[in-house]
Amino acid sequence: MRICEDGKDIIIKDTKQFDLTHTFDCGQCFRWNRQEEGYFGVAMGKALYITQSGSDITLHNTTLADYKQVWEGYFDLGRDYAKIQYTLSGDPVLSAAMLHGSGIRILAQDTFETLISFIISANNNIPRIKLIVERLCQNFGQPLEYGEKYYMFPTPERLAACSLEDLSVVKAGFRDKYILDAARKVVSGDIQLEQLKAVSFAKAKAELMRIKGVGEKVANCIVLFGLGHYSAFPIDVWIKRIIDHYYFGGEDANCDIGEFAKGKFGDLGGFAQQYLFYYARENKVAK
DNA sequence: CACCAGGCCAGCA
DNA sequence: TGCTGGCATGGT
Repeated sequence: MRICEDGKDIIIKDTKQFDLTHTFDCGQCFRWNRQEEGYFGVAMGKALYITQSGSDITLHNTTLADYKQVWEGYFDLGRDYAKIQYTLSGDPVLSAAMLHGSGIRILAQDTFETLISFIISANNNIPRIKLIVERLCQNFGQPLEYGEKYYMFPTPERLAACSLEDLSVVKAGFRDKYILDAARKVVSGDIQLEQLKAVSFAKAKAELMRIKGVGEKVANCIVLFGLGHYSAFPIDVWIKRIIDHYYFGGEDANCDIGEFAKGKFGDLGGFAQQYLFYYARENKVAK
């Protein structure tokens, strides 16, 4: 892998295990959308159009400084995914899932955005989660000029200043009060998000679960996608289905699936979970 | 008209 | 501690 500057573009040549489609469509993020030949998104306060041609990835209209400061970390380019895949390939189910989702990278997303996005995800479907997140940004996020006008994800301060009535425009349903509780706990310092990167996986999860609307599953998503705790293994309906289907002959696993995953995947649980989730959804594993 | 969607909370044994 | 109904909204 090597970095080249080409006018206003940054080209990452000869990337390994990096596929934009699988990375953006595996369900971990909500603000990247297919546009023309590539994907357009707003993340970490910046807009980006990104394309892929074979193993070359082009970040359009950006700078080397932004690449180093933002995108290299965001796309997890310092990690050896070949090594992860090799370790997980001892499991035949994971082997199939990794073949299908080759090139998935776990994005290092903004913690607050991840917190609010996965609160919205509860008992919801992905297209509508994306709509609600966009409405949050358009109504309360700072505008960003990139050809047209786009919007950053709102700050904790801006959301904490909202009333339930203010928030009603995003149509988050019963989750609106949870969004406010989260924003207010962050602004007051009751929950210190940045510090949760340095504490243990269990401690970070326990802290997040003090927020209304953050239960076991949502907390696991936040620590995995927004805090870099890669041993987290979020269990949702799709993971439950695929574990039952492939490891328990289609019967109810009838055990703690979290413990089961911990024993099987160890501290690579988060990576395993993303491959399995994507595999289950794309193959529409039956209930 | 039901039922479902990356679940969670409150109330109850 | 473990279970269940209800929950806002929009799509099928």
